[in-house]
Amino acid sequence: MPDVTDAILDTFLRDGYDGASLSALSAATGLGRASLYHRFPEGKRAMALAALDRVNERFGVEVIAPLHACGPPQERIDAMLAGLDRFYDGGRRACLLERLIASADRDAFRRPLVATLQAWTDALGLVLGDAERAVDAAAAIEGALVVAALGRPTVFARTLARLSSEILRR
Amino acid sequence: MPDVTDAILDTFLRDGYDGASLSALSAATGLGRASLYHRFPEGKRAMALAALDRVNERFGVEVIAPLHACGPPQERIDAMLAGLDRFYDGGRRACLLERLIASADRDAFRRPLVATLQAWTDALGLVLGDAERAVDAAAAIEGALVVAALGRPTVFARTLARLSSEILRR
DNA sequence: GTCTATAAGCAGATAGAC
DNA sequence: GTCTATCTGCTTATAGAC
Repeated sequence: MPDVTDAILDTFLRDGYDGASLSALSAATGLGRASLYHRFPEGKRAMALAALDRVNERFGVEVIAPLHACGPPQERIDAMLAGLDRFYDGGRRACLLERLIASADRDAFRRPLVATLQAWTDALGLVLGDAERAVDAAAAIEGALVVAALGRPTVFARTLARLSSEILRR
Repeated sequence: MPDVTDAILDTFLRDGYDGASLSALSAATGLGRASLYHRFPEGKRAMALAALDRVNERFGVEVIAPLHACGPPQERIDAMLAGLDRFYDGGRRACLLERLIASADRDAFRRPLVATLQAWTDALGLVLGDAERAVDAAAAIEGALVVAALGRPTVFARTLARLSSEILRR
């Protein structure tokens, strides 16, 4: 039995925020709609924020923590890239940030989404000694996910490989 | 009075496919919901496909045509990048491909979306002599749009500049 | 804590007057 | 070709039994 928040997250990733109905969330979690409201009295928006919390936890462990580890920069970068490959399942898994920032309710999510992105780019910028290059790397990953979904799955692995060989080069 | 299809396109860009209600499309176009169905008897999906046709026209003129022009590769690339800057309004405008591929109805849109991406990467790949690099460049643009929407507007101009200086380098 | 039942409203879509 | 009015079904959300 998969965790309720994970099932909610998967549903938002698949259908988007506006496209994910309470019925779909209910089916994915195995809980009745009313039970979902028992767990998330603030409704659908709170479910999305809980999914984002879950993303933050996992992303922190898989992607950000390796950046704070010991070892030379190239090693930490490669550990981050390996974490990204796992986190996004080789480019087959969508990004919740994209799904929520593209929703009609984006204003309700903007602050936490910006904070999530910033946590990543701050940690990466520290390793690179360059904040802009960290933002650019995040953009490269996000774009690879979009284009992978548009029928070009190999772009994701290629992007990881290119970041590994070029992100520390001046 | 802006064109009806342009108003529909803007609404899908702002709210996403699932987030754009017929009421919102009606308000944006100034037409009643029934009038929208007179123009698009196949309903909301047909409105999105008409918006995509409009994107294809404009993108063809602004971005793809410069790639087929005469002149050295660097000149053609820079003309394409200038077209992208106009087309996406310096990164402030969203991409319809992202909005439609992220919808719960993505399967209905997949073919035309893949075709739109391919038209671009084919033309760019011809100039570069490398299909994969063309796909990677498209990913860079898409990612810059996502991250720009996440509160980092300068990433778009930086991405255009980087593509200009590096896309032809081996 | 999950359920059935239901509320109130909006969704996409249609009929038919003008 | 646009309108008012309407249909059906699904939406988010709630009440209250168990």
